[in-house]
Amino acid sequence: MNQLSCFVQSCNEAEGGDSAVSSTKPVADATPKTARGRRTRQNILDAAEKEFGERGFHEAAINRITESAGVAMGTFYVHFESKESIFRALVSHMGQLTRRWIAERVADAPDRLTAERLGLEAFIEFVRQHRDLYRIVNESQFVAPDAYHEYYSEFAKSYQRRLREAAAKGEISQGDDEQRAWSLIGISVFLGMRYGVWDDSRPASEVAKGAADFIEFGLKPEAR
Amino acid sequence: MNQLSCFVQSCNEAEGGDSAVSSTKPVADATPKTARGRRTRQNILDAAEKEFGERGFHEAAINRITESAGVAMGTFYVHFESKESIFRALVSHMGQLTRRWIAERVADAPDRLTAERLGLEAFIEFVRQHRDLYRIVNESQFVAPDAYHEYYSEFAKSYQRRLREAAAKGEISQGDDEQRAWSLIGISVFLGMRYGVWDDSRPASEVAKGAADFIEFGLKPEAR
DNA sequence: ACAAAACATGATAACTGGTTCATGTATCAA
DNA sequence: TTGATACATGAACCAGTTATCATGTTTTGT
Repeated sequence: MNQLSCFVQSCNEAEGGDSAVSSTKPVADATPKTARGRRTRQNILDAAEKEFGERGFHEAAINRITESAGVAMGTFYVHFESKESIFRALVSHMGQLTRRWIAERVADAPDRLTAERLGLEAFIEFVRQHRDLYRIVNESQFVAPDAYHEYYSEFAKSYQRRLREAAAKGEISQGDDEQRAWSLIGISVFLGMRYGVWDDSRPASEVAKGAADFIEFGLKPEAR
Repeated sequence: MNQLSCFVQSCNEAEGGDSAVSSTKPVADATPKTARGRRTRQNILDAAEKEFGERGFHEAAINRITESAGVAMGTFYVHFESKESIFRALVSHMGQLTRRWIAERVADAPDRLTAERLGLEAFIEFVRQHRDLYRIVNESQFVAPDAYHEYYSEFAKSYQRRLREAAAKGEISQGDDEQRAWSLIGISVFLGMRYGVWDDSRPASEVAKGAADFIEFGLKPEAR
């Protein structure tokens, strides 16, 4: 049920900025050294995902997380510096998970336009499978604005690059790729919300098909 | 500086659903009966807008709101039922303010495609002028999900209608107007965030122009 | 086997901030 | 003027939190 396996390697960058300060104090937020530690850390992470996803950052309670993880309060702070810190770890992990999932599903698309459709379909499916995590990312806008900013900037950057390449190959028109990247992200996010989170009755492929048509031809009449 | 004049008439719908229960207790959240009351209420509202906008819902403090409004803590609860209640009032007001602003700027567009461009330009300008209020709407997703849902559903509904009319007139192509409406909203919101909130160095008209091109022609090469 | 390091505990300190309420004061209708 | 209603006050209440720390237990390397 929980998709947070293979988390361990991805959590150090959270506090990465000023980590040159290697204090002699216990370094929370770092990968544990023993198997027991890793197990515990993972349990806390899983519990946190559930708690944050269900209640949101502010309503979420550390004591509920630790209880649900089957450890004592203090243990939380052995592994994480603070409530915000574990939240950031979750957000950062989400970015990777999402990108990886979409990348896989898009890998063998013959061209950019097909990739757009498959990518959107994959995204909607992903959202449906991870409503909680989707919420976490959205809420990071207020809890950890820089994490949120980075999350989408990362997306936009690679998006932009692929658009540029596709334009060079003539697969798509020329245009302002930065703007187009953000537009496409906006489309995904809102369709993901509308047809992924709020109402999952329409097949993802159908939504993706309709959107792909809009993305390809725009609103111009008689364009095809 | 503050755009919350003409607020009074719009705040009753917040608790409107089950208001048949006309208790004998002081009805907070209703329009005050005397001039003094209206003045005070407005002061609180203005202060709340600033406070919520700057700090976000959870960091915002009632005592700072009342202090900034020049009234005592208790006075807040004479006029509003709770912290969440005033927040909802603000969100609902934002919807009207935004729609009105855009509607004005789009009123005399000759066709739908032009309206799209002008509307986006107006929206970006609006966001730049009202960063605080924009933030309030976004955060409502977590504080008052139903208010958020209604906010965008309202937008989508009227958007959809206009697309349908435009398609009937042949100004734009046929398509799934619900999906297209949500896509267009997504574009606006993300461009608004990227070029309105995060970076306002590019002229709104330029952003709108680029986006309008994408909206009109899509990514298809050689379409024009 | 033994010390050192890593990990775990959980009661509680220390605090925050929304909401209440008993008690006023202003306003208005008659 | 007077009674009733509307509005205002702000100290105190209170529930709920995060984070700490002194003390244990497990694991690891030698």
